[in-house]
Amino acid sequence: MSHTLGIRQAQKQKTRQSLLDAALGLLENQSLSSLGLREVTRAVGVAPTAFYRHFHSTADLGVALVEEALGSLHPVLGDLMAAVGDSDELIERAVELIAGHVDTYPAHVRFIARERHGGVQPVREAIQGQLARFAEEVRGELARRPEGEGWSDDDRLMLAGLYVDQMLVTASLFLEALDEPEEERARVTRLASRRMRLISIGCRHWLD
Amino acid sequence: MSHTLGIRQAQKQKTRQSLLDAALGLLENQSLSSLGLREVTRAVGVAPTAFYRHFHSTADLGVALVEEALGSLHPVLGDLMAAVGDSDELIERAVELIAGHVDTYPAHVRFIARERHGGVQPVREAIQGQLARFAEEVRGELARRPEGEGWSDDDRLMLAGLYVDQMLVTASLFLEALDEPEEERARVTRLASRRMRLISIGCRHWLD
DNA sequence: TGTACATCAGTGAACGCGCGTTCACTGATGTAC
DNA sequence: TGTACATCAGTGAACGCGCGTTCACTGATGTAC
Repeated sequence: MSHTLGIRQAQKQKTRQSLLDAALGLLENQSLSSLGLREVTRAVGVAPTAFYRHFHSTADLGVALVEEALGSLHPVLGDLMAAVGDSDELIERAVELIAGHVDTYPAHVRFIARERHGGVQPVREAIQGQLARFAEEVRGELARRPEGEGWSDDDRLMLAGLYVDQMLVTASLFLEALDEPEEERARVTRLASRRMRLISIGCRHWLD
Repeated sequence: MSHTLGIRQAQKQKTRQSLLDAALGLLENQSLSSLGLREVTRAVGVAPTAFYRHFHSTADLGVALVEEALGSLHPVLGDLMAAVGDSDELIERAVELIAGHVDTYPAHVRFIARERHGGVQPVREAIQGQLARFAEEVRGELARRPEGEGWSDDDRLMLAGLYVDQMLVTASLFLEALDEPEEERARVTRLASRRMRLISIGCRHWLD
């Protein structure tokens, strides 16, 4: 028995991934609630019925896209927060990380921003669940840092949620600036950094 | 010549408003990009073709809904910021105002949250435009307040944007808690207040 | 290694249905005299 | 005030089209012996 998939399984995975990729592409100009199953299979070049071998519905596919878009970010976020000490440096790094992520995965970011409050309940719930996990992880990191000394766990979660929301807002800003000239993107970078800095100043004086 | 509309104009307005109301109701469980013209007219009880007497398309109707949802909020926001002096009191009032607004107009708030990053470009742009106006107005109020003394206009706009985004996040939180018990809603109120307070603490020390 | 059977990812025809849009229309309202 | 004509919000039939889902199928891959 080998650890590699059989030919059949491998081909199935490939088709499934093609469906996910095609859907993500089609979602650039519409919401998931208007995405048609036939649209997706047409883009891939398979029969409409093939869709059912992989997903119950487009909502089901959407949940898989949430996992693809956010699942791999947990270690990235952990590394970021664990890495450096100085908070201004952390902010600069975080903003750069977000800008780079939006450049590399614009369609994934757009999907999350769009469907976070979108019309498809299971997808909304999957996103909220992942964001809650991010907030928990940030809270854990905050507990490990000197700045968090003396904070209640509840206040740490409040701050973690604020940071997570701010990261999404920042990602959105970069998304809107994707096709703009470098000058505009630099403006967004400075804006996002100042917003984060203002929040971190608030932290420093929270216990005053 | 009278200032009242003729019978024909009045009836037309009434039908138009019915279309807007019906659309808003249908948008509770879907996004604008999947809203059908026939769906809306069926809900109102008019022929599908009647739709065209009022809107070019559902996207056009969406832009009208943006105006309905956000247009009337400008004076409310101005009154709020002009009214009181103490910043903790202002925060409490703002959170209460948002909670009340979400209670009274849940469908409007959901629509804005959903379509802000939704799949229909003209609607997205209309929302961004209104939010930019809000941010400008908040900046103007900030310039008139003692706390804003010594701030650059650019920093004031940064803070104004942060506040506007935070108001939307807060509205979203209340929306998710709409059907929850009072206890949960109170938790959201406290959470939102602490977030705002943290930001306002950041403001106080921004120029340190 | 070879054979016989089982599995199952993807096919293609068919279905009933609701969609957006067109068009010529109706009849109440508005206007000119 | 009354009449004759214009306007135009809403109608209803018709169209072609793409949708989601069903079903029996095919043929390559997998498995048991």
